[in-house]
Amino acid sequence: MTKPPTRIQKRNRAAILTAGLDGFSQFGFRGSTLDQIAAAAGLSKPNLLYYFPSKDAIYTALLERLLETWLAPLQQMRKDGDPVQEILDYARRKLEMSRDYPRESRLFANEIVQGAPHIADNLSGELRTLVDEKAAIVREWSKAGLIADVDPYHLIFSIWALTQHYADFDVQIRAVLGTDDPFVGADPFLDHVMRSILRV
Amino acid sequence: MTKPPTRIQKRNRAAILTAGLDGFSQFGFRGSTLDQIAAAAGLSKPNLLYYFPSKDAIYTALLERLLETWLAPLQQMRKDGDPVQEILDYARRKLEMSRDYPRESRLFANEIVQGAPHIADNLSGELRTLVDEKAAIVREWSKAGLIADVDPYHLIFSIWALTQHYADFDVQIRAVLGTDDPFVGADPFLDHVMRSILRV
DNA sequence: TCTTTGTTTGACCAACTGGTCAAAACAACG
DNA sequence: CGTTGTTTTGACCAGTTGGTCAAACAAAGA
Repeated sequence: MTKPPTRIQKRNRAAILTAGLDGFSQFGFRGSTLDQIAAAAGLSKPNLLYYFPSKDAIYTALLERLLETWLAPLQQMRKDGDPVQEILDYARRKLEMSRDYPRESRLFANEIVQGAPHIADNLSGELRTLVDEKAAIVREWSKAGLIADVDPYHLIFSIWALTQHYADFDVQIRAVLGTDDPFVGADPFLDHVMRSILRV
Repeated sequence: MTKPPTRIQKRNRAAILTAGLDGFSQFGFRGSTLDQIAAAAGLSKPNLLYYFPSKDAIYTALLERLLETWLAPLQQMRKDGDPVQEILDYARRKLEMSRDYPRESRLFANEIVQGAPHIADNLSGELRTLVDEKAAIVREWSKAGLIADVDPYHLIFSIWALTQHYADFDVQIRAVLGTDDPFVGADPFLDHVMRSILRV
């Protein structure tokens, strides 16, 4: 019996989520304030709280939306494809997410570094199930001699690490590289890394 | 003309830094409170402020102490050693730091993810100089055909990513792996990765 | 037009924040 | 013991925080 959202509701909810993503991804949950988020969304604080009941609700809504898109790249990995190509494609999709959604990556990083208080269940539930499933596929590929004999879990971790690093540690990387776009070099390097470690 | 610190000063300063490291590494700068740090250090808040003039001073002291130990593993890389072994050793030292100093790693991660407001100068100064220097060495090794032709900067980034990930994303990794110690598998995997990508 | 529903706001609040201060308690040493 | 310098604390403060509320304001349909 929930009514469909009005035009104004859609616009304001979206503005709040965008402003919240900006804030939370940069300053973390405790480091962001409702005043700041409201201002960035072009609303007064009470007005913001008319659309979301609390600061926590904004944060939770963002995390939920994030988790969907976050697992998608791994879900797309198919056991009946070419092993090396499947893993390479997964790594490339993850790198693209770091390039195109750095705020989401940092939001996730913030949440995990702080002990994942809001999504602990998801990590040991949905995420773990998915990783177990894909790790089994990778293990089969190894056994069949189609790729090198690598630990499938650490292989997946390494893809997370190598790709998310470019979004999460962006300032550090740009400080070292200067003005160059890090992703220009990251893409072929990642390709080389994945091909090398998978080569039988 | 600075007097040597008393026994009590040493003890309390150390306790404050430890408590601050615990807090800041988990909740970030804004997410930690003086009350909480003081309690963890076994002091009252005014007492804590007798040893450090402000919250910022504690945080800055921690970051300075951290940066020293943080750059050390890379500084130890020698151009007259065996190339593969030098890079392998560097990666192993970094992995050990993730295992033995996870709080320091998370403190650093927090600072960088939030845009490195306190250490931006250091990144584009001392760090960049050091990385430039070591990258030049790696490039020489590549040119001499001693290791594969890889981008030296992204090689160093990949070592940062692959090792720090185990400390920074600890909860996620443990959620996926269960009770197993992640470092048992991480060590040989990292060895395999580095050897593979460097092989000519 | 009036009425109903959805939207926005100013004023407000209690809890918490980083930080101050004077005075008290303590330790060290002659 | 007394004196001197160090350490600790309770009381306090101004600013900020997340959140409330009643009332004002707009939209839209009848």
